[in-house]
Amino acid sequence: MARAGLTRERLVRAGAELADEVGFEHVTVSELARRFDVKVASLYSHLRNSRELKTGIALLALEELADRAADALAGRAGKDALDAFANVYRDYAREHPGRYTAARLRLDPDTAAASAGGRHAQMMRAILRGYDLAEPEQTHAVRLLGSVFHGYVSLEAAGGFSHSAPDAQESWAWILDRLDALLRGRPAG
Amino acid sequence: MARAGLTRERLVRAGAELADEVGFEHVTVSELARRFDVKVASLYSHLRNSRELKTGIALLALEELADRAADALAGRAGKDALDAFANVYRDYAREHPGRYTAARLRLDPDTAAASAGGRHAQMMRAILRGYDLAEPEQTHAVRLLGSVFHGYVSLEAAGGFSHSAPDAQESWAWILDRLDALLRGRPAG
DNA sequence: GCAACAGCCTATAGGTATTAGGCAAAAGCC
DNA sequence: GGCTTTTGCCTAATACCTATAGGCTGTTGC
Repeated sequence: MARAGLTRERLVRAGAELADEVGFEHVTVSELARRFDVKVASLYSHLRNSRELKTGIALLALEELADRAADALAGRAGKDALDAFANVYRDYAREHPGRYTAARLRLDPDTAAASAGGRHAQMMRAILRGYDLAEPEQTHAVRLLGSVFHGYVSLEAAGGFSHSAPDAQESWAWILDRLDALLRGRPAG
Repeated sequence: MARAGLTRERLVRAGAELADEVGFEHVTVSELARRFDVKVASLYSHLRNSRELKTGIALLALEELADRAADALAGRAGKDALDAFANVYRDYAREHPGRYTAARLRLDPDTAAASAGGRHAQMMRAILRGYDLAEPEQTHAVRLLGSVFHGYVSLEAAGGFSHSAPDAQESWAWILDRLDALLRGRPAG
């Protein structure tokens, strides 16, 4: 019998694709086995359990998101950096809805500490260097940005802004302008 | 054999409690049957399927949330109204995490139209009457508020702000102050 | 060429969702 | 109060899904 060449790596990657296709909540070890044309039990040599698969997808998503963000941030500052970073989140969520959902999975503390989550926070703080905010304001601002980005993206994904004018893109631009003004401590144009 | 007195109403209500105890994603028809000391099949006379149970919990949560918000808003305006409304969301999510998650369930268009979702939007617009914003700014602002509230509450629920200073309450107050300033088009104090 | 290992398999057990069909309690009718 | 109808819960069965144990066989290393 030919071997399928399973790997934890390949399984997680395929799981991420599956998540984008059918939604993270419908990712299942059984479906994954089907895609590799292999019996379910075979996956358990590479994965402790289904939770590990989900965690793997979450970590992959966090990593990809951080990589994209780092890329987008290079050479930018101020409003430019804010826009670029925000768009990375929104675009990623739209291209990879399953992965994005996975990235919000609650990880246990150790796993979270070893994840790319820290890089995300660091990048937010880097953006805020363009606006002079001392502590504790800086932390408040990090939380505000995180809330707005995540909130907007997830409401948009849930279809909250479709079928109503003005379109989501316009509101997004308006929000980023106001956020920039807010952080600079000045009224918006 | 004594009858258990099952009702769609009672099942949904018990489902909501179950959600708060074990998390919305772990709400299951089987567990519900166990709680009523009844066989699983018995629930299917009252519920079309498990999706209907989840939808029911979502609608209940939206209703409760809207009721609380309406109550909190009565007799308030401006920043006062903004704070009251925001705190209703945050407090509800902390008291009833399962129900809150349920409220974010993606509903089909007809169900959504018949839900309390519309009241939520109406109340947001009522708050914004205290800040003079014409369309399309008003809609942008509704979306911003929705994003911030939902984003903050869900990041907080995911444990994103615990174990780090300053505490979540402080950031929340800061964010509401800035949001108020943003909507008034003035820099914050 | 052979021993050891690794990778996939069969078998099995238990959990969840859902449907079909049965029996008995409750409610309505005379 | 008995009789019929309805309704509520049950048993039985199917179909997935997760997970574990133990077996067979390519593959690798000596």
